[in-house]
Amino acid sequence: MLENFQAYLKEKAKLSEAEVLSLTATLTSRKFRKGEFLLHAGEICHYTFFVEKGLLRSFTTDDAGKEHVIQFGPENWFVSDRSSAYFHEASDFSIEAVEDTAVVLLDADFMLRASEINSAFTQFNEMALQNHIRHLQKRINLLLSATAEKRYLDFIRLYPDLTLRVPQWMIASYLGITPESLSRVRKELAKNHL
Amino acid sequence: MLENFQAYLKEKAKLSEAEVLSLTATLTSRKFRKGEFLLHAGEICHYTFFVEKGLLRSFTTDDAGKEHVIQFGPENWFVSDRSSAYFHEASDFSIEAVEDTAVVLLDADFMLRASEINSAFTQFNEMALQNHIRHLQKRINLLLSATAEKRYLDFIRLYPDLTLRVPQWMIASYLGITPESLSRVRKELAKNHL
DNA sequence: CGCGTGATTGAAACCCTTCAAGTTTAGTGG
DNA sequence: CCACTAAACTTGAAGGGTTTCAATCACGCG
Repeated sequence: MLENFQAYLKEKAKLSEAEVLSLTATLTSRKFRKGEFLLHAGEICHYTFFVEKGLLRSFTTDDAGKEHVIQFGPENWFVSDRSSAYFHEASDFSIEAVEDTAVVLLDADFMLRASEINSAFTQFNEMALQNHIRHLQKRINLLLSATAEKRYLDFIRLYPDLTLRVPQWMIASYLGITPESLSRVRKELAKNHL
Repeated sequence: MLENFQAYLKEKAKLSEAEVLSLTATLTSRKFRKGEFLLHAGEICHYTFFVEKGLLRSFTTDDAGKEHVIQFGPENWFVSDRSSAYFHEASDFSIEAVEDTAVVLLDADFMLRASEINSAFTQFNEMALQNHIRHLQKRINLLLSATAEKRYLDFIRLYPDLTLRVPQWMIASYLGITPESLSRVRKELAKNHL
């Protein structure tokens, strides 16, 4: 249940076979059924979840009880509330399995050991953070400037596979619109060409 | 013209007086007049700007020519297009001086030297990235869930000083609404209590 | 098969934008 | 220091996009 993660470490973090094996020897993996929660808002997030198989989503719940999807995490993605894990604060997010999902649990200790074993891992970690920032920045820009239709088109361009695996109301929630609006946007798009 | 930055390094990155002096010996600082650009969208961002005095803003310009403020940078803040600087890509942002501003120019070499001199700086840098992520995440959440009024109240709570130094239309741009809308929001707030 | 969840559709309401005009403020040169 | 101008802010009316609420349809799963 670690195959993807081990392959990921070798390829992206440039670790050797031996380094990967020693690092991941003590890691635990877990399975969650569709609909199960990996983290509830208000708890402290102790882990970063690496998705071996399946699909996660993280989301917030506002005062009115409405959910807002922050991130989808398909295979080979990390899902976590970074702020909660790093600063040991109560999490704003909840994390839920959208499909039956197998994850690898990475704790703070893992990050430490990884950095000690190979300094390339520190570089890798910084790059991951920089990438995350770039991604969030792009999303803010979209939310500030684009209509619902543009945001949707951007979504299906970026995550074509997710468009099929994720219920439409979750995509609407990610885009910051209602399911009804997304339905109408799709109707318009279908009418006009594709 | 480095006083604030040197004090910042000592306090936040936990560097010694000697480390600070040797690190900052070769740094250059520059002054920009109100309205001057430090970076134009499309260029590669070679520097992180530390604001010694004054006020910067970074913003994008959309297809319709509309500006969207990404960040304000008052004294003791860093302003940069992190993605452009880190990945050597063309910047999506422009950076402009909102007031007459004095900045310290930090390049990639500075970061390297800082990490070599004191490993605490690497920790500091990671914390800065994590903080940035937390901040962006909060903003996305606001954009997804809050009305214009809530977003404005959040802004004046977070940046009470900026509310006075920044023209209203820039705040509107930061909030993702038109200047007219912000004017009406303020009118409503004034009518109802404060 | 039936129930529940997700998707669609319609009508009304709402929030925000757009456009246009008017007012205030701030900066500049005489 | 005043006069002039440009920029910023306000206000109104009309319009657009999205939400809300409600009803209906489609479908998968127990």
